[in-house]
Amino acid sequence: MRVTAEVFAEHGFDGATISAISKATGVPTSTIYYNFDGKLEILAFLLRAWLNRTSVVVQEAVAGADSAAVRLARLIDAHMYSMAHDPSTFQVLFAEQGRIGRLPDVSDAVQEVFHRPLAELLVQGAADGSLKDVTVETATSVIYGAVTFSGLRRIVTSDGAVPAFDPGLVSAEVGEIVLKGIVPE
Amino acid sequence: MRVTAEVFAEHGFDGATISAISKATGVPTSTIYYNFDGKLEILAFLLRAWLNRTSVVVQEAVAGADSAAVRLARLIDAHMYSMAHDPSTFQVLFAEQGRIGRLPDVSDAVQEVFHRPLAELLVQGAADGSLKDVTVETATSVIYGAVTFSGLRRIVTSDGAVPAFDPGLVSAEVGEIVLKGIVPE
Amino acid sequence: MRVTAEVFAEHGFDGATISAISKATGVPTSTIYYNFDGKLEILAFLLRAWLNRTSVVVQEAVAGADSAAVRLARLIDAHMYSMAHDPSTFQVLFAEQGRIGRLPDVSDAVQEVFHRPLAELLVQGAADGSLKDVTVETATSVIYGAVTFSGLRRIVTSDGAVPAFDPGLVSAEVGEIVLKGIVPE
Amino acid sequence: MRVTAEVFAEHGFDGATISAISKATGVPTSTIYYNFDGKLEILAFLLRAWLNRTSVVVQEAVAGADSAAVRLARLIDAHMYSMAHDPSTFQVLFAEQGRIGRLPDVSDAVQEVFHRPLAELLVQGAADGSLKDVTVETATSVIYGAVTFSGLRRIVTSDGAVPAFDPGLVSAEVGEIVLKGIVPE
DNA sequence: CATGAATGAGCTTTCATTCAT
DNA sequence: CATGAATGAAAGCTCATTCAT
Repeated sequence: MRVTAEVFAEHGFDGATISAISKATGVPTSTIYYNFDGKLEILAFLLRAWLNRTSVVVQEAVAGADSAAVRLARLIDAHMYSMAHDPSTFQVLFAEQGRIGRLPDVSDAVQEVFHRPLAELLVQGAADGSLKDVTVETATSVIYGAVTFSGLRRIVTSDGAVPAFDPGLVSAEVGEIVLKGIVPE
Repeated sequence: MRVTAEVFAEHGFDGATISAISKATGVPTSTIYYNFDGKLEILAFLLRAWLNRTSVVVQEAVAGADSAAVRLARLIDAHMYSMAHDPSTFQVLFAEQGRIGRLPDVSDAVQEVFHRPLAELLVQGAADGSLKDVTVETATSVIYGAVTFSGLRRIVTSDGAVPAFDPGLVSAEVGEIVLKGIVPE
Repeated sequence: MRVTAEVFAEHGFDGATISAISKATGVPTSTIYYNFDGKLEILAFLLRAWLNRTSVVVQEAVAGADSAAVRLARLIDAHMYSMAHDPSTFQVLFAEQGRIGRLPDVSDAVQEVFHRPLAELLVQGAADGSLKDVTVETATSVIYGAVTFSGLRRIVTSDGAVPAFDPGLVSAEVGEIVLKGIVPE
Repeated sequence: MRVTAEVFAEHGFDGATISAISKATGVPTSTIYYNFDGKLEILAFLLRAWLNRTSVVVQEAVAGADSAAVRLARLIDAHMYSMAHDPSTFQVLFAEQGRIGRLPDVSDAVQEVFHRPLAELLVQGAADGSLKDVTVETATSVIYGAVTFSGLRRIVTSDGAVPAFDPGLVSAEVGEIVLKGIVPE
């Protein structure tokens, strides 16, 4: 149901009418309602699936015996990769943050997938000396924001085009800045 | 018309009905339509006003003879201050990026207010040696994303509470990370 | 809004679609919704108006210094007259008893208009000797049922025909039976 | 299929969805449609069965060599007993009179079971002198209305409660009033 | 200049009914 | 013989917008 994600991404949750989804997918609205308990559940289903897939990738990235700094770079790469892989769904996840607050399980999954691994890495980095001892909350926002935004801009810009963008390249640049800053030593 | 911004921020553009705005402001819907050419124009008016105000603050921040790095720190502070000062409008600006694309003047103003000053500073920093010679597009996204997200999270978290958050404190932390990174030298 | 009552009477509450009412009255559905807070409120409005009108007639009938038996005959006549005068609304009142239970003010008005005057008359009749000392609850049901049914059958039978039926004639016959029974003395 | 009658009684014909019946009975909707030719046929089946059962009871009541007055008292008792015995189905029969008009066989059966025996008894009573020579049509309505209403009120009031009400007691009271009136001799 | 009243268009959702298996 | 899956049709309701006053 990738095209459903696209409809949501293009029009937003409210703007995405069921009949638009119906037209885009070829599935009658009544069949949609036969399978989902309302519009919100369609959104929830989409996001849950994406979060499950992403969770796996992220967990692989942060695992291992490497220093926290190295694993942080891998995490950034995993984020970027997930965004690039299914841009529409990520856009929706991002745009509908308000509504997601009212879907406890999705909300929890977002914490689990994005914020907790980042926070843990920051704590571990302070312990193993590979990262500075920064305010975790701020640093989490900074990194998540930096990655998300860099990716999002590429996604929106490359509006449906096939190659979209190379997540590896972008994440390398983002990682470089986040880890080492932009002031020369 | 701050309460209008709040209605838009709370419900999103589609979710914010004219009659909700009417109820919140006490102005009858027909009077709203007497003053604005449709719902989209209300949004545009709101954003234009905010962007005008913000434009001034930003221009002051990037002016002066200091090094690009110093002025970048000031720019970050100015962004954060603007967000904190009128959180609802910023939320709307942020959430309705898609729709704003179809309002050329607002879209241009966003470029002018946020992205151009940032990009210029990066170029100047590479020239005066106070900043590394990074890919401008990526760095712009990274910085804008880092600042925006850090602020946004505080705004959403402090949901209407009086003190909201101290923009100076947060922007200092964000600036530190963005400029110097989180890996110890 | 007599034609609205007719639509309700003919199709029942559920069967009477808003668009049928719209078509029958020439008022667009959105205008109906501008004036009423939903389908149930339309019904409630109709019934309230009818009950108000009927209340006056009934109160006149039971007033006066005559014996309870005489006033009971007048009450029966008043009931019958009210039914004949606006048959559609009475049919609706009758058919939608279940739903009316959930409209407390209408429900109370029905008690007030129909059942209380009857019960009072029965008690007074036992006191002044003009009526037997029967179980009030049963007698109330019997009389109300007898009158209602006799009228309703005529209404339904004379389905829209102009003369409908002569309420005075029918109520006289009904009164005769209820008061004196059908067994010869 | 008593629970089906309950669903119809509780929600009315339109309000009773097939899926509600399905849920209440445990029979899948498609199986219901395999056995019945549509929703109306389910109703018809229910009512036919009830009318068949009631027909027997009524015929026993009016048979015999007793005077018409005595047999009328027995008929009233039989009506009341039938109502009390399967209150839900009677409620449906009563509430859906309009729709039943469009089911000729059910409509005829109602005439046969309720109105014809009553009318015959009234004629016979006039002949054997045990009943007054009243207008048959009115008297039929009065008696049917009195019995039905007295029973219905108890049914609705005793909303699912186990003992419901004692039909013999109520029918005795109703019979007393109908036969001898409420004015003392 | 301001607004109460009105409405066309369209949305989410439900439901009786069908049909391949 | 029975049913899970599917759907066409339509219902109640909302909302941006207009306009006579």
